[in-house]
Amino acid sequence: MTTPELPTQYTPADVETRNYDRWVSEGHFGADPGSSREPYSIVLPPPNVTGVLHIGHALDHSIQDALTRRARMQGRETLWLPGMDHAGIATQNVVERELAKEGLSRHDLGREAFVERVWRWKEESGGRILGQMRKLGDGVDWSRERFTMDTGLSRAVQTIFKRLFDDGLIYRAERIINWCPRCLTALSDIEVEHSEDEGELVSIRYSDEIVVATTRAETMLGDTAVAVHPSDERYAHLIGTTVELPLTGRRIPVVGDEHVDPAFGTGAVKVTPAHDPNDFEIGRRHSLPSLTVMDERGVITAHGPFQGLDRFEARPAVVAALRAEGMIVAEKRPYLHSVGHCSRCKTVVEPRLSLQWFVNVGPLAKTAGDAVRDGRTRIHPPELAKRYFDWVDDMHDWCISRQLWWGHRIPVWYGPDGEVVCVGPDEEPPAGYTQDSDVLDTWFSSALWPFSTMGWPDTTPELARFYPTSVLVTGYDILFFWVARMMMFGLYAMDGEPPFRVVALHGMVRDQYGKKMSKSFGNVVDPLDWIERFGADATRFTLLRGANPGADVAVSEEWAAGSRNFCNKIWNATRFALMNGATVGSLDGADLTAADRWILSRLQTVVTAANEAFEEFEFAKAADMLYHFAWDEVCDWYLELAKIQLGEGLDHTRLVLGHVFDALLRLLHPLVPFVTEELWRAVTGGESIVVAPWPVADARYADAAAEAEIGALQELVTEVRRFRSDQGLKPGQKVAARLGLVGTPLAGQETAVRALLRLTEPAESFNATAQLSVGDVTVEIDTAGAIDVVAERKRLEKDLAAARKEAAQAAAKLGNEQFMAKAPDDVVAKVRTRADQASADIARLEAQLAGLGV
RNA sequence: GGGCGGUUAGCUCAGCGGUAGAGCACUCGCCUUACAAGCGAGGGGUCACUGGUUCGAACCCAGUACCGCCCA
Repeated sequence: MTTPELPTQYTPADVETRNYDRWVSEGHFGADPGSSREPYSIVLPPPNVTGVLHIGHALDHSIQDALTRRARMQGRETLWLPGMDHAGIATQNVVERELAKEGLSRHDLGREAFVERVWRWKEESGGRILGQMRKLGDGVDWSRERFTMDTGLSRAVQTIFKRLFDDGLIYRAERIINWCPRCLTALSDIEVEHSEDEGELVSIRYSDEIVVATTRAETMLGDTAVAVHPSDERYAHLIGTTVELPLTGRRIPVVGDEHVDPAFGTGAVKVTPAHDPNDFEIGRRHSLPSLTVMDERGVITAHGPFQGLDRFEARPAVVAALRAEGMIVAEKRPYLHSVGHCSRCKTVVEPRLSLQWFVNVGPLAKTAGDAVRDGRTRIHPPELAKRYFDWVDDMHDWCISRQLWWGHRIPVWYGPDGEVVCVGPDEEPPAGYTQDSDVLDTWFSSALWPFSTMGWPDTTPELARFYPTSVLVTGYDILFFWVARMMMFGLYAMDGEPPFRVVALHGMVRDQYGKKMSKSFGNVVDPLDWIERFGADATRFTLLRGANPGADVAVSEEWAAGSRNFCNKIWNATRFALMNGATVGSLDGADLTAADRWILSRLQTVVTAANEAFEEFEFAKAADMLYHFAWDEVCDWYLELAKIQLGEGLDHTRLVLGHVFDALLRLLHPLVPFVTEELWRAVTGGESIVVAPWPVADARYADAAAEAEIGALQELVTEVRRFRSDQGLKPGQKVAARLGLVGTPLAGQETAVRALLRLTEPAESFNATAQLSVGDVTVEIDTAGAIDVVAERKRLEKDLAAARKEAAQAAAKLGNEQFMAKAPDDVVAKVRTRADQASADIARLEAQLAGLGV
């Protein structure tokens, strides 16, 4: 084998794109439903078509890539299916903004032309994230890329809508919904973000005896009652009477309602059924009229002086008018309270009474909860399952209609005489009927993702092979809504088969101080920036190394640099192995040294431990373990020992190097795919590590004796190095020493000890100026001059103090009758050993100190 | 208001009943022919607090304080 010319530094840019393109063109990521291999499948949580790759995606994708790469190496037929959702509101907003620059609104174009324009935008500018995924190294099956607005997926949407409709699980009703006065559409509960905002709390006198408090004073224009608790003694006598609503002159009734909290505020509440969900319920219970006083833009429509004012202008105006009439009892300002905002544009959401379509989630949510309760789907880590149950067991009906143009149009048609017909995918609406103008919530189609992407409603080989998917990987922050919805629809559509066997949750990516990343803080990390500066592997490794199940991941530039250093370390270590002729071949019959047997033993232990970590989604653990094995054991010790062996002409060392690096690179590949591919091909001459077999622990290599021997060697070397360092001996400086290795476990390691410690053979003039002992081994050193007595004394005294403390602790335990009686034998034996060791150390150190003189 | 989680080295986090760990940061010495994106050595912690269980607690239990997240 020719010695490859590898540069002394790993340059990610030189290998990433080249290898990725080859992986794709060689078809390594393609999944074959006809294969007889055991399947492993993941659907990518579809990013938004308007989105770009952020650090949270990078974490989510790195995990999925690690899982699928390992599964593929394990010989499983692996599908990782990519795609995007159409992001109704966000996409429509983007295109509307574009139109606005041309001085146009979507109404100028008309619905059909507008939708066409959105499609054009999607083709030209949408899905930037897909290109960015390639940079990260995502091993997805691009031939199966899907989009929620595709023909096939749209057919799935229409199919399930029809089924739900026919089953009575979809209905249309006039309800209070979350309304965005800017996007001009209904929102579901999960599209509303709550924050603690400063507002005002105004107490208004409605009569001599009744004062109500509100943060939305302008809604009083639409009040149709005052409610009190029926058993509230203060107000009981007023129930059934009426009061005059200030500013309007309207008389409204006082009603008794169980849901009023008598302890909150004055115990009396104003009731605005058309503008508040709780009031709506009160209104229903008491047959109150609903008075809408605002239009869809949040402008007051109620006749009178406030008509035409925006809700936020009307609020102070109403308060001022009330104050002028002496109706204001108290004003608290600022008043912190929870305010809902549109998750897309941050506009304050207005509860609004309107006619919308809903999914009756009751029965669906029940099955979604049961699937986790009975173990068909496992939530990992398990402590997060409670959150899932909390959500699923108390879910409100889901408002699915949106007053948008971009999306799946509701397949319901209305006849001239009020007929309502739901039209299935292959059906024609009756002539003369008109279609509902609303579209469906984007989540409605995303909820079908695990099976619509595989061809549902048709019976396809993909569904047969890859559904249910093996695992869903996503952040705990969307567990309760997106996951729950996929569970509901998957169970419904797929005869009780849940969409995933496991839901593996990760946390959110935070900065190095554990702070949430946000633009206003200026602490946002752009993964593409990191990929460019540190490499995709380093970016991924940084994220995975912090990824403990369900926990947030803190990252910083320093850590990314550390990961880059690690990649570089692997690069150079492999480069060294190659320069020394590392070869992959059979080790049978090789005359392995203790060092060889040690690293092979450690390797098989690490394979087992890494597998356990991967199985439990313990990416941080797997990454950390491999990092330390690679750096501390392979690089720091084995390579140094291998240098010595090679110097001695032990040619089999090349086979051990080949064996170890072949396995190590394969173990690391799911975490750092690019650098490992480049190096593995060089080491093995193989086609691609992507399809190389996953390492299997080989118990034949378990070798406790070798581990003990090399462990003792490490201990001795470290101790002597410490002495050298304390004595100010330069690392490269050769020093004469006499080794007492005979009869110790290190009897065969003299060459290694001398080489690692730069200890030369004692000459005739040898004059030991210091003596060290580690275990049974003694090392006499001639420092060629007076040793630094102060430094040596300090070193010995420190060790002595530690030994004395150790001895005292052990003695205390051994002198404790209760301990001796109740502690298990192995623990007692361990303490006894410690005590013996400590007293031996004390004796030795005291003698050495005495020998130092004063 | 309800629920969940956290509090371990300067920072971020492992450890979850038997001698306190890692990465980064820090100190000292080194261009020792794979790597200065490196090598060697080192310093640094009453494991939030108070009680309890136990021969033994960072770890189990109870309470307190503070922080974070979700829901209302």
